[in-house]
Amino acid sequence: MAPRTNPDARRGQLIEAAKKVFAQKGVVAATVSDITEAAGTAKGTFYLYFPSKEHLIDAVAEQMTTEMVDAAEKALSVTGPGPIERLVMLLEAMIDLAETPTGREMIERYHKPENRAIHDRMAGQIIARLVPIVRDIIEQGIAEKVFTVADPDLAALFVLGGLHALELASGGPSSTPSALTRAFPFVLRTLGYTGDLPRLPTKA
Amino acid sequence: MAPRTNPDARRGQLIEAAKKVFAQKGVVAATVSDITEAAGTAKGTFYLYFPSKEHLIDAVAEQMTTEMVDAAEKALSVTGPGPIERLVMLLEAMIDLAETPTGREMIERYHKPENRAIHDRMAGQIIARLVPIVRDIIEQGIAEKVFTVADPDLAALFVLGGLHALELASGGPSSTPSALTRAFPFVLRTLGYTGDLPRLPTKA
Amino acid sequence: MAPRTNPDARRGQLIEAAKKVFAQKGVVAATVSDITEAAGTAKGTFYLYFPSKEHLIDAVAEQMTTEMVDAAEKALSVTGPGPIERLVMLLEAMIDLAETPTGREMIERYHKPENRAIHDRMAGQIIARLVPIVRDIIEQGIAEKVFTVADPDLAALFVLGGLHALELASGGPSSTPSALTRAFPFVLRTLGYTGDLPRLPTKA
Amino acid sequence: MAPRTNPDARRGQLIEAAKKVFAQKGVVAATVSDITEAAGTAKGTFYLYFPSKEHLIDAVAEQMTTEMVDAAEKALSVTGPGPIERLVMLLEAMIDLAETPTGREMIERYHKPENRAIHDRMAGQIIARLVPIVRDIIEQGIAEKVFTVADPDLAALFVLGGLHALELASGGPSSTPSALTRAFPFVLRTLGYTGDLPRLPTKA
DNA sequence: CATGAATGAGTCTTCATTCAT
DNA sequence: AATGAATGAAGACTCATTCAT
Repeated sequence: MAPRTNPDARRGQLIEAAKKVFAQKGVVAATVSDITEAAGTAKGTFYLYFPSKEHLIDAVAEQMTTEMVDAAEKALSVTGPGPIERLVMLLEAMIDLAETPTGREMIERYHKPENRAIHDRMAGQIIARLVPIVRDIIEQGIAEKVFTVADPDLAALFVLGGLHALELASGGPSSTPSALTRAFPFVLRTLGYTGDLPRLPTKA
Repeated sequence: MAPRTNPDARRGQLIEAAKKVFAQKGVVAATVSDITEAAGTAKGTFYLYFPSKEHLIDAVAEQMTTEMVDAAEKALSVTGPGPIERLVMLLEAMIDLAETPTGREMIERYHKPENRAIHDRMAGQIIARLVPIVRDIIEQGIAEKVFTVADPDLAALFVLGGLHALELASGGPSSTPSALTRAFPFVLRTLGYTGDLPRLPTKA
Repeated sequence: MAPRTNPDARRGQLIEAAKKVFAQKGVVAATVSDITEAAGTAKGTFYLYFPSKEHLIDAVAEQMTTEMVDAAEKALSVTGPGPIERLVMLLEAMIDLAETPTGREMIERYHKPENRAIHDRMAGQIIARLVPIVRDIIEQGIAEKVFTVADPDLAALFVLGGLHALELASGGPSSTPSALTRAFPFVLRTLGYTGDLPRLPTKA
Repeated sequence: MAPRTNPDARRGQLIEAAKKVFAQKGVVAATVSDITEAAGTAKGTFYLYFPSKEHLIDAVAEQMTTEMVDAAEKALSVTGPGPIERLVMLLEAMIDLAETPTGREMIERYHKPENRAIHDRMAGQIIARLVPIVRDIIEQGIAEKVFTVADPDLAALFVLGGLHALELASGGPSSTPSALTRAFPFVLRTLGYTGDLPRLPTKA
């Protein structure tokens, strides 16, 4: 029997293993055996932590969104850059997630009609956590006189909602990055920005 | 028995059906039954035209590369645009392919070590067909005095080889578009271009 | 590959094998492997004829009810015995089914709340086929002056409905035979019989 | 840790829980988890009291036979009824057991060839405990001049052995009650009874 | 004594592939 | 050529059993 790892750690262990295997073989082709093997546990153990492979996939998705939001938060907490640069950083963080192999499969998965509910729930969580960040950026922009916005909170919600809608409308992950990129001018205009367009994240 | 379609058409029929099903369910999740059903043939018929599902996947990949090259050729045959624009168009055509859902799965698939052989063969075919096109562009550039190249054919091969290497080095489809985009300045420099960088295809 | 048995026969082959295995190991303990092995087919073949083990169980149940009704019909078609005797024969046929090992497990199975729908459907079929038989018996009884009934058809339905209700109320297969037996006097009284109670089917 | 129930009571607690679960889900479908949950203990605790699920089943069987014999003893100890009535009561007690859902599954179980040994052992125990009871009845019958038997003890053994044989010969639990019922006249004849047949336990 | 996390053999089910028709 | 019934390897999931705490 295994050394009875910290009861809490096991779950993360399996998720981590899953992310590796997913990236390697794809979400569909990855077997539960592959994952438990990579995690160093028995197959049965898997079902102590997840009721099904489907749930594991959801957990990975959730973990990835959390990671993304965390990364975004961390990047943005750096003082120094102006609001435009921070917005670009935010966009880049979002795109980064969408460009991970697993990330793309996830998006594709959640774009299928039968998973709409989950998609919306995930998006909801992301937006909820991003709103304060965006509001913060907007407030900085107002202070620096580059943005003109009456209600920063409302504007943040509006902007994120708009991006979400764009993402939803896009036919799948392939167009997600470009949709986000193309939406950037709209975002700036929404915030009352009148200067030149910044260098877009050409990386994606 | 089926209406005995043109013996040659059957194959294409199956490939076409496969592309649809692949786009919808993913390459792994698509079953041979799905495909034959979509093609309107019996399951057994499939194996008259393809020795295995794996071979079908290869055929689809090949067909897609052909399509891409054809599209590129057609786009580039239009007279009018200058050599830089035509190069951008070429890059865009390549990226377009990489951004198709199936296209990405294909690339991902062929990036796995065990499929290296096929990948190289495919890339070889693409390069072989692209060389004349690129040489043509280079020659146009030379005529218009924007490029300075001694051996256009060699330059074409070198440039495509460089792009291929970059694509190979990238860890998967997610980074493929960006790799291509980032390589563009190198391409121009290789051809002796000294002007400003053109607007990159921000779409991807 | 197998000699491609008559496409229709395969299903019956599997049902027959299932009945044997069910009787031997019980419905739950019987594995699909057991059944296909007994039927002499591959495991996969099973799923060409039944979408799931659950459906096979239903099919066996249906086949058994049909068998029972057929047996009852045949037995009752014999001329000679009076109506009371024929009623007893009918009861015996019903009890016979309930007393088969598989029969009892089936009843038990369909007595569980989640299978109520199937139970009712099965019972409905049985009743539908039994009504004409019972009506026939009743009409004979009327002719022989042992029964006094205005509407034989209605009486048949009523009697069978009553038996069904009793069976339903019983907590499971164990009490089914006894419930049927105890209900017999009620049946006779319903039909206006005033003579002595006949020898009950002591067999069960 | 549990409130540390009386160390001895735990076993009975588990057996009792098992009987409930067995009656509800069947012996095969019942899981050890179901049982420990119903008993309010941890899964591991189960194996402190039983080496395997198989042994638990045996224990339940044994407990049930004991219950039956106890019930029979108690019923028969009541003074008043004549020997015939008491014999009927005995038969009824035996049938009652056989008609319990779990009872039938148990019988079915022990009728399978591989469990013959256990079956014989159980039957032996039952017979051993029943012999004195039956002898008692026989002696009462002799005193009341309804039976004519030289060696009551031998007759009791013979009679129970005969019933056992009949039960064994029957193909499973379904025919057990009827076998017992049909054997009753033999029993009476064995004991030298010449009167009318008593009302049989029509209940089963 | 008691616990419940861990294990892996075994079950149902799917699907790529074969082959008699 | 075309068909689709038959096959069996492989995958998701269950559960009796073990053992570190």
